[in-house]
Amino acid sequence: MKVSKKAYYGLRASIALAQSDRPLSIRALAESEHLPEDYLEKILQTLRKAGLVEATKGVTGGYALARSPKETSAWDILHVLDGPIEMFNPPVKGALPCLQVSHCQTNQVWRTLEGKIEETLSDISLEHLSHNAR
Amino acid sequence: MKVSKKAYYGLRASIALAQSDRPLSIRALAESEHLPEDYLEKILQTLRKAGLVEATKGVTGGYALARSPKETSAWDILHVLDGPIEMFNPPVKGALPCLQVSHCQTNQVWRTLEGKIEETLSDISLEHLSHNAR
DNA sequence: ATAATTCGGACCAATTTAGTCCAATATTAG
DNA sequence: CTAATATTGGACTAAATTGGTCCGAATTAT
Repeated sequence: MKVSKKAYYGLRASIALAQSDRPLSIRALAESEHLPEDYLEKILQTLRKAGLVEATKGVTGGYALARSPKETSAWDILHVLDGPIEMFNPPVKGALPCLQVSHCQTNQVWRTLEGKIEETLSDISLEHLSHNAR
Repeated sequence: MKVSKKAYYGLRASIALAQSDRPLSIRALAESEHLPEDYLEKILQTLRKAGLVEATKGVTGGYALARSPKETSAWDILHVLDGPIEMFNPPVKGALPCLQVSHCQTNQVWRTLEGKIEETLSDISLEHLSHNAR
């Protein structure tokens, strides 16, 4: 039960983006946040593919949030980078392979847990996080 | 953001223990739950060192819950096996090494998150989980 | 005694995470 | 047009964690 560095870096970068009105290049982000540049690159690409940030190429290019900071939550970021909690979620939803009784019981725990996590993190917007930072 | 198999196995074993009034041997547990025996052994030892289960050696020995199922929660088990969420928790509590602003902001997120997780899982007792199983 | 059990530690394999590197492509400033 | 600055995409490697095994020693009921 642990948050990866990827998610940690990604959230920090997102907070930085939320505080800027212009696109920021990977280099600029990596420098100001002291994050490994090449790795951050991969992270931002993941966020872009998920539609959370937008990239523009070229000399004045860089990354910017796709939606406003108010409309982007910590959950959006973390869930894309760290994925959901999935122990043995069946490939096809609906058909739970419930051979062991205790297995099903734990499934119930994971579902409850993930629901709460989503609820909690969805309530934390990037706007909130970047305001508090000032 | 993910629950390990260790925690998954440990929780299942704990549910099984909650349903038994006699100590269960590792072998018996592993068989009934279809879990890898040698690995389960390590898990139960961890739980024992944390004071959650008690072991008795010898031919009629085995493991039993240290407290009643009602007084043992999913949080107790999972938190011991999967540890807390610690990104960059300072070795010495209280003195947060807050060089980067966004770093501190994320710390706030982790704390909030872990608080909610603890709250949620503490509410789920082994008794609850083993009753539903019937 | 002996069979069944936990204990403790060393060890290994597999997976995941973290991180690097580079050639290709796009864009803009000058 | 050209040079500089960006992202894109993919292959690759290194480090860490997780998952799992093995075994000899200690303990205890029969």
